[in-house]
Amino acid sequence: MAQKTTIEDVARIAGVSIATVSRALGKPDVVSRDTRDKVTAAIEQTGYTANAMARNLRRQKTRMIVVLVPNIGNPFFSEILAGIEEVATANGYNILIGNTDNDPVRENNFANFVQGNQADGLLLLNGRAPDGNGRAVKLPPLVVLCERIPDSELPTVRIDNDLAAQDAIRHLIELGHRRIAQIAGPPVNILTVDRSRGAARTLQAAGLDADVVVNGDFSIASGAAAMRELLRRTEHPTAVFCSNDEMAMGAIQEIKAAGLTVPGDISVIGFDDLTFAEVYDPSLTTVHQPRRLIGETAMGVLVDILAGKPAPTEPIVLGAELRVRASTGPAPV
Amino acid sequence: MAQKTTIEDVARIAGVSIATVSRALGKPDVVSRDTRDKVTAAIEQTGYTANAMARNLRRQKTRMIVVLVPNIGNPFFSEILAGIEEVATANGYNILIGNTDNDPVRENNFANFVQGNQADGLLLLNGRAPDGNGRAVKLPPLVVLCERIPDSELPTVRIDNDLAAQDAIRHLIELGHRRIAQIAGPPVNILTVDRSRGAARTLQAAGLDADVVVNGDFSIASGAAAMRELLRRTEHPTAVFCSNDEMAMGAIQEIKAAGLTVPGDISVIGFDDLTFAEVYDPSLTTVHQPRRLIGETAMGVLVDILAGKPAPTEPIVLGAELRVRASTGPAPV
DNA sequence: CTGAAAGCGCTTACAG
DNA sequence: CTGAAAGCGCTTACAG
Repeated sequence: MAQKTTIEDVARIAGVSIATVSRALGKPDVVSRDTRDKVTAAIEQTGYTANAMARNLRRQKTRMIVVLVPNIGNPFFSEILAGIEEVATANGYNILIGNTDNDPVRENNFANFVQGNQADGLLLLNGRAPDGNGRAVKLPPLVVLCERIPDSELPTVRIDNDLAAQDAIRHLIELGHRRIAQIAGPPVNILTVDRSRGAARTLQAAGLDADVVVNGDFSIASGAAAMRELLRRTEHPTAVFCSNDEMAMGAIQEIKAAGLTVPGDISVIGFDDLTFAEVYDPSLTTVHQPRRLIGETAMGVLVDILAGKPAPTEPIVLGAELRVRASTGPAPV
Repeated sequence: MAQKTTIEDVARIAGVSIATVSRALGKPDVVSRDTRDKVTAAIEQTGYTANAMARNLRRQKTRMIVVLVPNIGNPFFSEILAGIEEVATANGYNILIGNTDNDPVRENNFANFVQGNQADGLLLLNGRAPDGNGRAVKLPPLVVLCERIPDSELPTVRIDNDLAAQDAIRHLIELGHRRIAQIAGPPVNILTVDRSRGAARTLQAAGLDADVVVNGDFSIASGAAAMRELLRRTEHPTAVFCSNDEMAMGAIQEIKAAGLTVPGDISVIGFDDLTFAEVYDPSLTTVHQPRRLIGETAMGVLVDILAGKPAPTEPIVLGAELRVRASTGPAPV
């Protein structure tokens, strides 16, 4: 790679000091028209671009945001990321995406980016605040998305999972279902805990059995496996509430494989409203999460915090709504 | 935020020079055991993390890679990104994802990151090399993924789209289909050009009409619209080759809506093999792109280039294979 | 094995 | 309006 042009080169060619070049770039109105033209010409000639590292080191900030995602291969995150990215760019920030695989070590490595002044703030999609690998850490400016970190007061943007689950169950009850099962996520997952709690409460309020729960791991395959287990029971449920869309698709696959129909024999509800939920066959009744908006909002909050505004003390709860489509129908008689 | 700990603080507490602290961190074996312990203790006490910007400025590199993606909301990219990320991390690089929305201005902004020494290299998923907004640029170390940039010799990792399309069409012909249509992408898109060319050539070789092509924009909706148009013709095709999975799903949706069946009346082939292709109903026959491998390979090539090895002069072509599933079947009699 | 010093490429008070 | 100089926090020859 050819030697990079520095501010020094530009200054020499323009016949001015480096301070003047810097000013011509940063606050042009402070520089005389004549000088400015010389500098512009020199920049043009050399193709100079300021070294951002040097600038940042001097300015003590980076305009960079680290986004921690447990699994970037999961389509649930991509639209949230797009929302984050949009607001970030609009405010002159760039985003750095860190794939953590739920590995605390990797999470801390990325968080160190912020500690190491490589980034100004953190966006957490992984449901866990960095703990400094056991070493004490002062948390950098951050916002938590989607997840809820218990016993913390970190700024948070999310939906009300409990409430959304209640809506879903109510929909099934209104359709006449009495035997309603759940395919939930891993029991340690706070999202699933909230969703199951909301579902259970609504079932109990209606005098129905709330204990038919099989746990999966959010994957399509685990949804299928869970459904298989439910079908083994002599009196299988007539409706299933799944903690995400992938598991719902796996469940539907399995129901069809068993020679039953959706929603004729069994109704299925998902959660998230992925892009593919609507084109699935049957198109999936599911809880719509405003994913893009979640990303936009969270990034907006972080921008405010970085601008010195006080962080919101209450979680920002965005609306989620049940999208009724073709995978749910009246309970079979 | 409290004042950050610097190397100076650590040095003072440990009672050594900053040079020694730096060495204790970077090449511990050069430092005496005794001194090393003192430094370690001071670091422990202060929670010191080196300022990466200062280090990078000094070292003149960043260990950061910029990945340009046209649309991060598209699930096609997420698995490629996961592959990139994995190899990057394994080699001590971090990745910065830039969402370009196919906007050349944004592409150049991100590319400037590399010019501005904020990143060491570039990974291009957007099918276009930065042009410096008209200003001359010397391209940074980069690798092109999936796409093919005509008239350039940039290092490239991709599949053979032409060949893959041939396989797909051959599969349909073997099933007895004679009226085979294409739902292609935007005519300017090089991917679609290659795929259409391969398809057309195979059709012609079999003495079939290769001119039944409707263009979409890779979205589900455009696939549906294209299919609607094909169905309007009195003699609609018995098989459709789509340039990606989303359009294939849109097409299938439309076929079902018209009261026809897949593959009973019309067979449909997609391209890419997204995660959801397999659970779609009918599960989609499609061309499998080894997306994770593409990401891993490209990042590997970039690591080599950054390590000073010569860039590959020939494109690296990875195998794509037709996954025959339930959306294709014998031509109706 | 260790320290003093130069220098990475900028920005920004401070003088003039 | 402009320049000389300090300094951001490191790393790394160079001496000792």
